[in-house]
Amino acid sequence: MPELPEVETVACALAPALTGRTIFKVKLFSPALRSPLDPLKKTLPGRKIVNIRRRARYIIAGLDNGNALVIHLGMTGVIRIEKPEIPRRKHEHIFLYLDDGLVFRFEDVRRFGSLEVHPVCRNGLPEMFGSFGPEPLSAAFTAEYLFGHSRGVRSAVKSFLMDNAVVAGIGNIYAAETLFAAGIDPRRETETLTRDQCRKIVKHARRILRAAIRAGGTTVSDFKQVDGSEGKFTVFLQVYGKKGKPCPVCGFPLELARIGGRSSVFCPKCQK
DNA sequence: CTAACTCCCTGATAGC
DNA sequence: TGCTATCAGGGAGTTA
Repeated sequence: MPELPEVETVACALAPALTGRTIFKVKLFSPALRSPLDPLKKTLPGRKIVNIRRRARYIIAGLDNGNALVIHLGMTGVIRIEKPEIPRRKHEHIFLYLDDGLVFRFEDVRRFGSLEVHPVCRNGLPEMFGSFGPEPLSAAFTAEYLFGHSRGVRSAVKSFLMDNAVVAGIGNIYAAETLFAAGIDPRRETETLTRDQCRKIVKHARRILRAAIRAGGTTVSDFKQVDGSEGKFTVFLQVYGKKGKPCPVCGFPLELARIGGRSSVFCPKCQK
């Protein structure tokens, strides 16, 4: 499933393929994903894509009229830039025809993805991103920031790290991996974190996210890069999806807990 | 205000 | 073999 490194990988691949392109036709094969697709038939034709950015797990294609196409890959979203002659795959929901003869094609088996057009603010981003916390790889994501926001929060630290309003774009995989590396139990009450533990979380989150971006993301079942290849970070995962396997540090069997409705694998010996 | 829950969707897998 | 139940999960929405 795509998280920050996967979305970053896709956005970087899309930038050269889409920047400067004009969308001249929109073809729908489904009425809606998470939200209706029909409005795109009115808002996209004739628009030129001026830039491609990423914020949290969203891809933002800036348009030449002060709007932006905001794309979320959901759980199973795959974007391809291909020739129109290639037959439509079963779960391809929308084609955007480009002025260079290629087609932006969006496939999404579970339909948790979304494509919406929104006006942008002065910072070039739609208003919805105003409530988001800092990017984890930005200078604003510091131990002091995390510690400050953790005071008075009684929910589990894993849910805290996965909250876009706290820090943008960390999902289930990287929250689990970060907390394992930091030696912190994912069920731990957020307000009990020390400054030093916040420092460890920030350090390891940044290290792991950077490594995952270098590897082209993590492929767990569905994720594909724009060129169709799989992410190579999968082999570096320490705990995600490894319930019952020995802890890579101490050998004790990894355990599974459900936190905020999400499965969370951790080592009960190494994470306190 | 926070926190906990529910729902959306389909395919893979387990169990009978 | 074929059925049903369960699980995966981001984010929006609802409830307490």
